[in-house]
Amino acid sequence: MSDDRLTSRDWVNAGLKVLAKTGFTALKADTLSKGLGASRGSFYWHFADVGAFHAAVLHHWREVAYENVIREIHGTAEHRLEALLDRAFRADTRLERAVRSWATAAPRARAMVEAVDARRLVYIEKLLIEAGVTPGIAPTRARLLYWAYLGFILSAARLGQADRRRLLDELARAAMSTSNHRTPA
Amino acid sequence: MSDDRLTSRDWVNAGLKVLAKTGFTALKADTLSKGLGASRGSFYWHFADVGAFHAAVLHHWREVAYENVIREIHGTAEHRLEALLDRAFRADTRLERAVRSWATAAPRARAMVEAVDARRLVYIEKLLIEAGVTPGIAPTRARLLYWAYLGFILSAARLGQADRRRLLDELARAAMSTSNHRTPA
DNA sequence: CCTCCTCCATACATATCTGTATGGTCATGT
DNA sequence: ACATGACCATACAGATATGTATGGAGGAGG
Repeated sequence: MSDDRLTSRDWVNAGLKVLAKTGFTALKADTLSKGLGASRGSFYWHFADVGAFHAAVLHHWREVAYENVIREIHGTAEHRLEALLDRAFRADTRLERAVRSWATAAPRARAMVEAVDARRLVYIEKLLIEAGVTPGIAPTRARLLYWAYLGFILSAARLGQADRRRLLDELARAAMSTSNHRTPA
Repeated sequence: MSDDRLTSRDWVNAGLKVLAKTGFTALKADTLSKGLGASRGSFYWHFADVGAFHAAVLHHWREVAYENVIREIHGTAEHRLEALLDRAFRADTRLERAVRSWATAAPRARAMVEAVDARRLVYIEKLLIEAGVTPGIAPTRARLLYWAYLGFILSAARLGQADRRRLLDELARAAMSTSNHRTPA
């Protein structure tokens, strides 16, 4: 079989894999070619230059990143929030971390990250409101929840089952609590 | 005056500046030399190789990063916590973001970041306990607080004064609240 | 069969970065 | 005065990356 032909999709997939494993500095035509057992001639046939390739990788990431933490969840709003947290704080964090690392240096990557962040924030905010959080405070809570998620992503914490439970319970409580002030012991 | 001589400290300082502005990919002997108006001969006199230079930059970062969010704060524990938040969420985030971006790709940088994180977490945890948080729950709260800080760093949010107030109030409440369960409207 | 079009390998020119080698400058101690 | 050592520029060799040019393999259609 002549399965040695590559599609541009193959290159993008390989790019995402390398991105998650080694970071954006490895997204080079030279390196990727060797990794795929092909030559740079193939790369430059599918993409005008490395910039175009980077754009394709980021574009594909944007398409999948949103539903990686969102995806369709059913049930009551409160249950959906818990399911959202449960999934978001268990997913593989390497690709997210790599893209965000990339975003600190490359404007193109930063734009994609910001687009994904905006979409996710809107969804979380909606979910919070449906779960009974006062609309006035929902944006703040959503942002805090999302910050916690980003911190989790960034610190690459390998949580034990018990730690994870405690964290998520605390997070859910903080997100859903009605306004009560601090009461020191 | 013959102020055209450079110390290794000068190189490290320039490295930190470039790191914050352009990211770790710009930490090269070649680039830095041009930036300093010197030649690579000077660089290679002060450092054995770029690896040694990177280690020096990270070392210096570790020395200053801790107290960038901690530093000596006085007053009641509760007031110190608020002051901590106030400072941490106002500081310039570029260097922190750049180092953490670096850490996703370079083991040396990751080690430094983890060392700084550990020290900060211990401090936050201690502060929470002194402020009346149950010792059993303090590690979880500290981690959540720190995650939120990392999320803030990462998202490079430019907050308005009002937004910032709301966020910090919510954060402080979440960190200090006694255990009360979610009460939907 | 022959031709076109797709996909790819190879070779070349160019750029950037690294590390070393070698020599030059300049202050300082004696 | 001069010798030493700290500090730096320049030149070289090598590695690695980019992008282009050119030609070859191989299937689809007339």
